[in-house]
Amino acid sequence: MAPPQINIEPIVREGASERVVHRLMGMVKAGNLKPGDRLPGERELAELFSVSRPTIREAVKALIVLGVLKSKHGGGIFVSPLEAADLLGPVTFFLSLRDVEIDQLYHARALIEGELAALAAQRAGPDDTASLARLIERQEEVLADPVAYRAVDTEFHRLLAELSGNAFLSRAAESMNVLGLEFRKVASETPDVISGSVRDHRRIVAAIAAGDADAARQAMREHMAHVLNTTKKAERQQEAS
Amino acid sequence: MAPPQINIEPIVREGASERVVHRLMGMVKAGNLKPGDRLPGERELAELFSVSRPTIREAVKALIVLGVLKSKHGGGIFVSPLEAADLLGPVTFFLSLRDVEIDQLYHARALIEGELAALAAQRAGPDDTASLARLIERQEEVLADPVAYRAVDTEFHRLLAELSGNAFLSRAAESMNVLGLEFRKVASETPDVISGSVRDHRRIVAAIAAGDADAARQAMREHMAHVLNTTKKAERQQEAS
DNA sequence: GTCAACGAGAGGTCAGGCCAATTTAGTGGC
DNA sequence: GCCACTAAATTGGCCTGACCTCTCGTTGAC
Repeated sequence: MAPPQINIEPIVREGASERVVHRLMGMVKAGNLKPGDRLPGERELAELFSVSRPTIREAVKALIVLGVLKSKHGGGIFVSPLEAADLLGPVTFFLSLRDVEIDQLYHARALIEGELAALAAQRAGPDDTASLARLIERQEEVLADPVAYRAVDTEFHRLLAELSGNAFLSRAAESMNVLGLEFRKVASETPDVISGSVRDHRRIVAAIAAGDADAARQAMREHMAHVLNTTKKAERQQEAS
Repeated sequence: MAPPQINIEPIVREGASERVVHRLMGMVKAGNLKPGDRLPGERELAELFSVSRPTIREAVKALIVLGVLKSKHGGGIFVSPLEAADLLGPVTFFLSLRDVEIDQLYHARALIEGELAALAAQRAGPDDTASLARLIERQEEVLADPVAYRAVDTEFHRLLAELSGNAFLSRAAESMNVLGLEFRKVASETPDVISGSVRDHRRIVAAIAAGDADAARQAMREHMAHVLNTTKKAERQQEAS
C-alpha cells in the first residue's frame, strides 16, 4: 500500500480563467459583491485581473451557468439573488441522470408530490387556492388539446411546489416531472384521461382549500397512481403495435 | 392591475453558447456521453455546432465548473464521473444557510430517507442486514474521529439507499446529504453526538432486520430530527462567537 | 528491444474587431 | 419648463486568427 496522506495536490496548476472564477466566487461569498450588484464591464474586468477578455468571458459564463451571476445583453453583469431555488439547478441535472424505471419514478413522485401537496395545504391562503382554481379552469378549457393541457398541468404542479415553500422538494419534484414527460406520450393523453386528471386535481385543491394536509397528500398520491396506470397502459399498447 | 396571464416568456432568446451548454448537458443526460468518454476537440466541436471556438470554450468551461466535464491540457476534454459531490460542490459553496432553509432541507431529507429506510425494510435480506450491522460496528470504532465517522456514515446511508431499490429516491437523498454536509461542521460532531447517531442507526437497522417498514421510517425520521437539532445548535454557537 | 527525442494535435490564452441590445444624454416639440 | 423621442456611447455576444504550452504517439538511435 502506498504511504498515506501524501497530498500531491499542487500539481494542478490553476489556469488563468480558473483563478478568475475563484476570485469572483470568493468576492461573492465574502460579501464584497452582494446580490443585485453590478460588476464592472468585461473589458474593465479584463484589465483589473490582467487577463484577456475571452478569459473573463469564460469565467463569467461559468458563473452564469452556476446561477451565481446573471447578464443582460447591453446592460451589464449582475450578481444573482443567490436564493436556494436559483442555485439548485445542478440537483435537477443530477437527478436526471438515471435509466428510468417507471415504477420507481412514480413511487418517488407520489412520495414527494404528496408531501408538497400536504405542505401547500398547511400554508396556502385564499389567494393561493384561487390561483389553483383558476389553473383548473384553464385545464378544463383544453381537455381536447393534449399539448396545451400538458403546459397547464406542468404549471399546476409548479405552483403547488412553490406554495409548499420547500425549494429542495420542489427541485426534486420538478426533475421527476420532466423525466416522467418522456414516458407520458402526448398521444396517450386522450380527453377522458385528461378529464380524469382534472378531476384528481380538483380533489387536491379542495383538500388544500380546506387546509387538510393528510387529505391533500392522499389525493395527490392517488393522482400519481392514476398517471402511472395510464402511462403503463400506453406503454403496453405501444409495445403491442 | 395588468391583464392576467400574458406570459411573454419567449423573449428570452437563447444565446449560442447557452445552446451548446444545453445540447452537451442533454447528451450527457441522455447517455450519449458517458463518464470517461472523450469529446471531440474544441475546433471540431466548433464545426459540429456551427459556432466559433471561443463559444465552445465558454460552454465547455461552464460545464467544467459545474463538474460535468473535465479537461486535461494537451489531452482532451472528458466527461467527469458525475458524482454528487462533484456536481453539487460548487453549489453548497453559495447556499446561504438561513435557518428556514436548513429546516426545509431536513424536512426533505426526513421524508426521503425515511421512505428509503421503509423500502429497505421490505426488501433487505439477512446478508444485507449483516452488512448494515458491520457498518455500525465500524462506526463505533471511530467515535472519536469525526472525519472517519463521516465517511462511514455516508457509506451507511448510501448502502441503505441501494437496498431501497429506488434509484430516484437514492439520488435525491444523496444530493441532499451532500448539500447538508456544508452545514454539519465537523467541529460540532463531538463523540457524544456521534454516539447518539450510532444509537439511531442501530434502531434503524433493528427495524429493517425485523422487516418493519413503519418502524424503520419512524426511526430514520427521528434520526434526521436529531441531526437537525445538533446542526442548528452548532450554528447558533458559531453565531454567538 | 528499449528508450529518448521529435512533432502533430490538443487545450490555454491573447489581440482586435464587428454586431446587437441597452442605456443615457441630448434635442426637439409641447 | 416638462416630456417624449431620437441618436450616440456603452456593454455583452460572437467571430477570426494567431501563438504558446503541454500531452502523447511515433519514430529513430542506441
